[in-house]
Amino acid sequence: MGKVSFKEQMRRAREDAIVSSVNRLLAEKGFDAMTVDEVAVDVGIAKASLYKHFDSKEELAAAAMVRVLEKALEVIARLELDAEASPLAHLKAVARWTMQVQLAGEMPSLPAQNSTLRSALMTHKVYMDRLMALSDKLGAWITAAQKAGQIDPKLPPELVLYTLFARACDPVLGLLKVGGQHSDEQMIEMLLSTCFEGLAGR
Amino acid sequence: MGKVSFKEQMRRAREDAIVSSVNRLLAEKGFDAMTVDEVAVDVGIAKASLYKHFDSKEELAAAAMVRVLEKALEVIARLELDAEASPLAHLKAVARWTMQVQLAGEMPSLPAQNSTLRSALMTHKVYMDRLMALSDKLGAWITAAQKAGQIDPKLPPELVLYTLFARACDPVLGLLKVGGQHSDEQMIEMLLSTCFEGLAGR
DNA sequence: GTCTATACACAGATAGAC
DNA sequence: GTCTATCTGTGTATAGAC
Repeated sequence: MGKVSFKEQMRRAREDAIVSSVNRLLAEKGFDAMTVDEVAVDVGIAKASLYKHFDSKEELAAAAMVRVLEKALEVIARLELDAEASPLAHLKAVARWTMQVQLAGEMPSLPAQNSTLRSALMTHKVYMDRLMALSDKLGAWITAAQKAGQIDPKLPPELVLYTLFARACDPVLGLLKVGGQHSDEQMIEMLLSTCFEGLAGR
Repeated sequence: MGKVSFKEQMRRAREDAIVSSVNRLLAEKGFDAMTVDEVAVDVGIAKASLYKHFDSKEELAAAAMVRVLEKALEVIARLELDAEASPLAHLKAVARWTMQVQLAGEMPSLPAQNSTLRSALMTHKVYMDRLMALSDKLGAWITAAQKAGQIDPKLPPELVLYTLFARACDPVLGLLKVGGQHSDEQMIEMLLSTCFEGLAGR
């Protein structure tokens, strides 16, 4: 705790800039298509310098994923302060936030298919820790919402959790955006509707 | 249409075997992670022989995508014979089929993010033709279902179309499967429910 | 058209000077 | 820690014999 040296502050700022670049490139092209050279150029430092901060490309990606998860946990922490809102309202607010991040081009897509990244993340302590924390928070809201009948009680809670994660990197938003027919807010409201109320509506 | 020579039959069988391997590998690892060497080994021929059939890795992937689209069109053609069923029932049947293909490990994931494959597909005449045909068929059912109030009329038809395409490669199914808690049929029914009736149920 | 062998490019990672 | 220069592996694609 307490103070950090000036050098340490500089190091953190540099690493933050790196993670920001990685985050954006990851959102734009995905892990496989992203190259470490690109990251270096984007950050404005030499590739070798990158490797002084992060041991591998997988570590770079993991750092970006961890940052997104921590931002999500911050969003949740803020929502928890509002004891008035229902669990369902909380879940919708989180989903809305993930879509905003996606529209901003800052949502690194999850490694759905088997890849070197996936196995690297599964053994990444910090990443798994944040992922579990996030799952616990959301899981509590999900079961509460099911008890209140706001979420279909017949659905397994994991299914609801997975669905929310999947909507955070749903390609539908990107497809709608290139169409250019709707405002960001309209698109988000429509996707929230299809996610929670379904295509059939009510 | 006349006979085809024996040689031509052999060529088609060989190409079909290639496309099958590509299709499975594409579903398993995605375009970037799949290597042409793997395909060659899987088919059991030399890599150079592959290139006698297909000019590039992108062409390989396109052939697999085209075949999936054509299978989907066949499914639709069969459904069209049943004039009794509602447009919504037809749409659900197509969605159910895509999920079955996915569970069988035979659904090549769409190139959501910008990649060399995406631009290659956009200029691939046959692929685009089949994609348009499929979109037209589904689009007709979608607007009919909206007119009948079976699909929310407030949703733009493209949104419904994109959502159905996206559910065909939704990672949720894969996540549920590794959980191993449910049968294939149960998982499909649950996903259909969340897709059409939403997480909130009714 | 199938094979073996190879060209070519590029990406991840490192060496070593400053 | 930052840089330039380089190593090394690997993946796409091709040459050329059969």
